[in-house]
Amino acid sequence: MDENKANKRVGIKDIAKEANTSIASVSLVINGKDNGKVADKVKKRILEAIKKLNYQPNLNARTLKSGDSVLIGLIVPSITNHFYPELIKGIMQRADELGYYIVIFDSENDFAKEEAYVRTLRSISAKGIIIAGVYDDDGREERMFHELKEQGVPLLQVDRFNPIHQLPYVGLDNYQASYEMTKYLLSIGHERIALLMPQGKQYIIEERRRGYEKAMKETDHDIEDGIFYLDAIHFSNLDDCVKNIIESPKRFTAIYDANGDISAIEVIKELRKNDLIVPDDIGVTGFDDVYVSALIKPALTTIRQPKYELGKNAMDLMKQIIDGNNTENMGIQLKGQLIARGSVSVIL
Amino acid sequence: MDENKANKRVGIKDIAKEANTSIASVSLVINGKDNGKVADKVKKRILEAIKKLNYQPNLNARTLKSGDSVLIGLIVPSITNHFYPELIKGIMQRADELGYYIVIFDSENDFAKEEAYVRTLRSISAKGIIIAGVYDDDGREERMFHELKEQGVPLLQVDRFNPIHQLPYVGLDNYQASYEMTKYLLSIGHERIALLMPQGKQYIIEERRRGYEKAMKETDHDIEDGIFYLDAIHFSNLDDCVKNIIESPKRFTAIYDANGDISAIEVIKELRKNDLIVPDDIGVTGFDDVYVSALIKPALTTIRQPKYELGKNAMDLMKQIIDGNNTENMGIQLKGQLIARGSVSVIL
DNA sequence: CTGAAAGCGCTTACAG
DNA sequence: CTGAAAGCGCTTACAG
Repeated sequence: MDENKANKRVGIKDIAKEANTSIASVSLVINGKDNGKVADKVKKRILEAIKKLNYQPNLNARTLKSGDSVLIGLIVPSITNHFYPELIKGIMQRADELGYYIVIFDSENDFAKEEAYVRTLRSISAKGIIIAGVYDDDGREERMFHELKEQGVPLLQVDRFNPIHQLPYVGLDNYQASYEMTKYLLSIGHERIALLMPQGKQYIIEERRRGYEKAMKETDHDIEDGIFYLDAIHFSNLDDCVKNIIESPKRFTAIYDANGDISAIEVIKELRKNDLIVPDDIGVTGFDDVYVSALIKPALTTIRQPKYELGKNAMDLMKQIIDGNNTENMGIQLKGQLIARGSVSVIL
Repeated sequence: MDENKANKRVGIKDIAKEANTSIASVSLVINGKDNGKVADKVKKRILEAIKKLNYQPNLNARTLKSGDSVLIGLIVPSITNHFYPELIKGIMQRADELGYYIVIFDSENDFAKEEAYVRTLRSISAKGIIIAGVYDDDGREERMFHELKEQGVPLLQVDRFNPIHQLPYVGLDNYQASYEMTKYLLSIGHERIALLMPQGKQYIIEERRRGYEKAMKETDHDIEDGIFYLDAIHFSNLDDCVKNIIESPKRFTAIYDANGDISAIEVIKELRKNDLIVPDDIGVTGFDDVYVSALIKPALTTIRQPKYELGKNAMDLMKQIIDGNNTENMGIQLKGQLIARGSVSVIL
């Protein structure tokens, strides 16, 4: 079976022969590096030959020789997380415009996989790596990031960033968004607000906690025993969290799930199992604003993340890094938007 | 700025020097092609050197020389379509196990883009291409597919297939699934069922129509004027479609939206705008079973597509094609599963 | 302005 | 069993 063997592809050599010139001139023309270096007549012949023979450059050869690749690596923790496809689309579309293409990986929130994929990306000489990191407490990820930086690999954190890494990033202003959500809940009369957080020590999650605390404290509200920690990946302790919240002597009137909308929807389901009605008995708000959030009953009050914009900005910044512009300590934080819907009611 | 310049990477040459042997032996060991050709002692030294110097093979060089790439191209019509992320995950996970990685593209249902991406994939010598094609009426896509086949590029259709292309594919048994959906509706008392279809001439959609017609005809039900065509991408004429259905003298009791669940949800919204209650006044069923389908009220009755399995099977078949096994006319059709929920009620 | 030549890091016959 | 050498398709100084 040699059916899979590609017909001999036309190369720069064939173009040179067809156009009756040297391969050097052909290369120059292809790469637009002929500023008067190639005679117009010759250039025209080359262009015609390229069209005639339907020439496609061999990018492996180009990358091997010049070190320049058109491939950008993208590692996300879970492509089926409703948050990512739109962000990925933003990255892809901008990448396409800039002449780059995306090699995509799903780390499944597993650092070992993330690390292996980074290695793969180095093997294919990817021009840069964009990472939405795993939950990581023990500093291995940070060490890997810095190793990459030292090796001169353009690296960018997206969504899951931490400024402490001293690496460029694109993400949300989680502090501000969370502050606004909490202020909103307070403004419609909720005084005892439970904050549900993913377990682990992600910076962006800590920022959400800080925003909540700021809003609560500056209005003299008690936050003691108000924070609950959820297994954000498998929701394995979600029933316990909900139980602890509804049985708390604090008598919470609202749950702000900083873990995201899908998580908030699961919380609503669990509340129903406990015969509690949302929003009448207790309010629930989320984070992200995914497609389903507006469709469920009651529709979910949440923070909208500009997912597509996040992706677009990420690729733009990656381009800056690749071009060697000074991106030292450069971080972009986009604003979230409060979307008030029906999952939390107004208390007099 | 030469910060982006990678430190000189360690190559096969460095390993040879470190292990005090030739680069040929190193290459043999790396590729597992040393069957007693390399002395155990030497092999051990090579392995140690690889570990010590943290060697990563340059896959561009390997691909250039041997023609073997680890990259598989994947082109989907819309990554934000709720159907695809899980399918992509299936492909990615299986690819990873097989030592391949995915370069992903979103054609945005635009054939010109699809074609450009195929060209890019050829440029990077991708080992194979998996495509969920665009809606395409004029045969350009089919022509491109055959050109690729002639050129010996491993090619596979996923989800959006058409057996007429004589190309391997992995998709759903749409005929059977649609037949079952229609039979189900008939079995619970619906006699006048409107079929909502995407415009265009996709094979898989035609199959859904065939399944519907078979079920209707074999139970002597009228299908005249029962089919409505929707702009499946932008839903631009969805209001008209719904209007035509509810104002039809046929007095339909159910709408089977073969365009998918997201479309069916939009139909439900539109019915509500017309003060019609689902399922009491009219039933609605969908296709795909995405995450949101179970969450809305009423929960959507639909056909579950095994998305992850579709992806996994696709990558498995791609591997067969790459390996040069006989895949002539090989198509895999997985079964859909009827999921009865509350969006259509039982009629006596 | 053009052409011959080196070399990117590999793989793979081939000679010893 | 090992090593020297050609060559994959490019890019890029460099000589003319």
